Amino acid sequence: MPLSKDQTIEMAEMFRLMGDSTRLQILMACLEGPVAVGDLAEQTGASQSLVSHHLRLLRAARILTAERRGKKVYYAAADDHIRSVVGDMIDHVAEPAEDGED
Amino acid sequence: MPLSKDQTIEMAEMFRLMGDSTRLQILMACLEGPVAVGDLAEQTGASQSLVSHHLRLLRAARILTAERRGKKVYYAAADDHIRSVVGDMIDHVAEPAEDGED
DNA sequence: ACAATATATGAATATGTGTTCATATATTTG
DNA sequence: CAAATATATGAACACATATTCATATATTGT
Repeated sequence: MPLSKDQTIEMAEMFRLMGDSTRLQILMACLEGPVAVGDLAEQTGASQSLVSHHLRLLRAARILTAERRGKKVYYAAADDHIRSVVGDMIDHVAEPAEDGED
Repeated sequence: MPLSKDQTIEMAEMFRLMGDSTRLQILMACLEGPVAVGDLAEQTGASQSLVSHHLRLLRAARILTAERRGKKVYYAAADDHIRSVVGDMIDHVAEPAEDGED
């Protein structure tokens, strides 16, 4: 087995966190650069409270990093692996359906 | 917005499906080549019924493809995007913790 | 047709979780 | 300090879902 049990669980937890559309919208909004919480709420259409709850989870899992500047807190993608994961999935979803399925 | 709302939801659903450790184990076992259901149950330690339930979801989401050969049914990763997504996440998890976090 | 093996399915349940609402904390400005 | 803005947190709930158990379906061999 190339991966430990704990690592597999850790992976699953990260995927699970990306597996909510609100959270994924937040994550994708943070891919290109730091975004403030209020802007995330506006962009996603979710309440400030909900966004904050989700941000806490994403931050705890080290998917996002937080940085305070004055009153605002800016969140950004933690690293390039996260960006790659999301990027590959975008490619997958954007790809037209293939023949011979089912 | 580079991605439609529906596509974002579709992405989230795929991530959610990868976000269960049993399902992720199943998926990872299928990355390198077709594996029969019984072997997946044995490898993951999950019951045959549970594996079958999960396979149905993974197959419905086109994350895995199924092929019957005699009595056995073999499941394999749908395409290279799936493999890349998982691979990037493996890299992320395998990477040592970075400084300056929290 | 029958037995044996392999996989799929349906119901039931216990647990997890996304969301809302109210409220608390932090930061800047008057 | 007080007011205003920005973010975080806790409780409560409605809903989703992972798992188990029993059973059904499919395939091959006798």
